[in-house]
Amino acid sequence: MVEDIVKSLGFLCLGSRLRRIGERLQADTQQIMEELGVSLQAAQYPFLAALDRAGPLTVGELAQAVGIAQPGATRTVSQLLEMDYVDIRTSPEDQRRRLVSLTSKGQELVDYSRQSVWPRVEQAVAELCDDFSGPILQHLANIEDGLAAMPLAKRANPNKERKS
Amino acid sequence: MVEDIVKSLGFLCLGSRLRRIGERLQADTQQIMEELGVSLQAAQYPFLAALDRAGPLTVGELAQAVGIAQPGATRTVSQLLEMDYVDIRTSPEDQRRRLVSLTSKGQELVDYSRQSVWPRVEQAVAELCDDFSGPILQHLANIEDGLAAMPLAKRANPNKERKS
DNA sequence: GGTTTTTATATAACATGATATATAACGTGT
DNA sequence: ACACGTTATATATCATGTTATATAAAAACC
Repeated sequence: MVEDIVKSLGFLCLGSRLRRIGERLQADTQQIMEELGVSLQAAQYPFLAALDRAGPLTVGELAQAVGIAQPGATRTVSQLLEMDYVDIRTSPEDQRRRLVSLTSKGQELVDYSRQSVWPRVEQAVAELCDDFSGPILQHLANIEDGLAAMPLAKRANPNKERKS
Repeated sequence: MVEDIVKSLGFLCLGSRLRRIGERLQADTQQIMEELGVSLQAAQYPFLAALDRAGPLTVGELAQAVGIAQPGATRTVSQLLEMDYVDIRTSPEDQRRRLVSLTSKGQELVDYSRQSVWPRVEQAVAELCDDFSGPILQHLANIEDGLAAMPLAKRANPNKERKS
């Protein structure tokens, strides 16, 4: 058996590690979804949830809402459009904006998911995390807030005041 | 300003969230590396570290060591070979195995990195994480151990004993 | 009011993970 | 010893993120 170097290196490889854990969680979530008959990628769920919660949103607002870059949102929206879960119309006041909203099929999927899928996933993840004491979500929030306040590159820089 | 739905959904979107945090960390690490003149992708570092620590390794052992699937290891090894950081030779006892080892250029990069790059990255990440009390690494270890012991799909399943 | 800058979205190319499958070498069982 | 199963690696394709850049609409500025 070979040593897990990413684990051994600890903080040095935290990025790789979070990423691989996240991929694992998404893949497992995907499996739960398939077992419950939802034909959707796990990464597309947050888009539907955001639309359900916040009404019609533009592509850019969706990108913000799910926390990814705009081109990723454009792509996912196209896929959801293709699958007929969302509807797109150009904003009348500003023809650059494209307003994305749930179709009735999309709303049905959300309703079903909220009832049958999400509680199960949430419970499973919570069970996975809750065994141990400290609140991991607080940790992650702190990490994200910390990154927003000062990127690693700045933290790594000896003279922290002025940077490129 | 739009609500961060992934953050709001908490455990439900933990996968997406870890992934995006990991990507952010990797990107920031990449920037630190560039500032220090290292022409390497952040994700390739664990491979060099593993080789440095555990001597020549096969492709499969490397995949295990860095915690990814074998095709990913094959690709990264090819890239490192291209950049002349590693050397590959077929194992004499078993011609299926390909033994990967650091070249002198690779070893130099590791030595330089251990001295100048890794401590900085590690310190930056540790500073990012250490402000708050609980040990996040323990959390992540628990998450990974927990996933290994029982995948989410099983945890989500009402009758947990027997599953597909 | 026409030119320039900004903003919103789309597209292209890449990074890095995954799975599924092909191929070739090894080992085994009759 | 040969057929067959196993194992190690490679290849193909996909998922999902990124950055850089193109395009078109809106806003701002003489």
